Amino acid sequence: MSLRLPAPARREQILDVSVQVFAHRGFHSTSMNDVAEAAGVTKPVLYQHFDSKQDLYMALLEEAGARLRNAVHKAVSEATTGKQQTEFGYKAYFRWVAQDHDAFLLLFGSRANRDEESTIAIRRITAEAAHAIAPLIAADIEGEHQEMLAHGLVGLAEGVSRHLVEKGVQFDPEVLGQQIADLAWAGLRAVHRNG
Amino acid sequence: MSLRLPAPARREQILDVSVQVFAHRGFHSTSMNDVAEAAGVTKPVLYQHFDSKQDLYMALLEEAGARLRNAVHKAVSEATTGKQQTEFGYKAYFRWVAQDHDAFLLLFGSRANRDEESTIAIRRITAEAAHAIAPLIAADIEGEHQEMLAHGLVGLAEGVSRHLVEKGVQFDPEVLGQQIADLAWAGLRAVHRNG
DNA sequence: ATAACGGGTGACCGAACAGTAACGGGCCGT
DNA sequence: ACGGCCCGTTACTGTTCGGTCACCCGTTAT
Repeated sequence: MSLRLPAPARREQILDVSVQVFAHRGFHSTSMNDVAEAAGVTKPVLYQHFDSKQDLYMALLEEAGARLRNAVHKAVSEATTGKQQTEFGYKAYFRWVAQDHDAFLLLFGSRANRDEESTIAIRRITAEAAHAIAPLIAADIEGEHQEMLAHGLVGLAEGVSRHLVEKGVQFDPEVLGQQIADLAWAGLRAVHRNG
Repeated sequence: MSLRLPAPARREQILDVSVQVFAHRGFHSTSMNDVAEAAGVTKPVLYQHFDSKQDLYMALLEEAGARLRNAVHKAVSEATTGKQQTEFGYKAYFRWVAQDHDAFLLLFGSRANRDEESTIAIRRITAEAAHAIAPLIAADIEGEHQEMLAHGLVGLAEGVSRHLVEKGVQFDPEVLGQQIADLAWAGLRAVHRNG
């Protein structure tokens, strides 16, 4: 049934549809039949494009993670001072969240169910984000400690975003990014002085 | 087999054991047989104490959430100034994390798999924590905005803790709490001035 | 016309696993 | 000594779901 599509287009469509389904219902609560139905096809079609449920899921995580990474990386690289890097970074992050709701929920939403493999993937994405932030933290704080604070700052953005997205609140990523960047920057300087 | 226990003791033991196994392997990756085996008992015994797997899991979440709530609430109520409340609150939070590793992972770890019901429970716990923090934020910021920043500050603690716990790093909750409280407090004042 | 190809389907398999029914055996009070 | 009580076990059922097999049909090329 349902409109024959050329293979690459079908593959794209499956990715689009399944990111929505997985984001809202979680990995384990979503069966391959659910995905297939949402895509308007039957199960075997999915297996023509992906080796397994896990494989499909990992492809989604990978794509979403890459988009996040690129957005933040590009934004940060356009800044000069540390303070500006913080601003640009957070703004890019919230811009990503705002325009890619489902990807955010998939990676960081409350429903994000995780087995061994996807846990590692998501930890890697978080760790990369933190690692990108770490240099912004005063150099006189030692490495492991820097890394720790960086994870905190990532969690800060995550907490805010999860609240807003799951509550369905609209927001301006520029304004929000500015505020959270201010918070982070001022906060870091305080830790620096006392640490 | 295996040493007959009076019902209440067995119930406690099951709770103790299952919080560990769920925390480390997640909800869906842990079968009731796994839990039973870890408790040195067989499956039907579990069902003498809990109606379902879901029921057992919810009991664990409830207990862990209550301990967290009480710890933070008590600590905050012993403080006088806002700044001190922030300090005491974060210190209590990290103290809880330090001495109740498994409970933290259960609620906030990467492996915390969640279906509809547990998602709601955990959101409620997070929201309560945020709600307790919200009043600390400058009163001239309006309500919804306060709530949002509060969720950010909760995420901050969560991000730091997850990093440390999952990496197996030891930490002093007093020192860490002081630092994160400094960060949060100084950060909030900055948002306040610019907001 | 017809063969070949590629996208799609219906029906099925096997394993994992939540939950249950029926039964066993030590320890108590009498 | 014995009957009931409580904690436990063995063995099973039913279902859900990931994954596959065999087949179908419209389109294009010869």
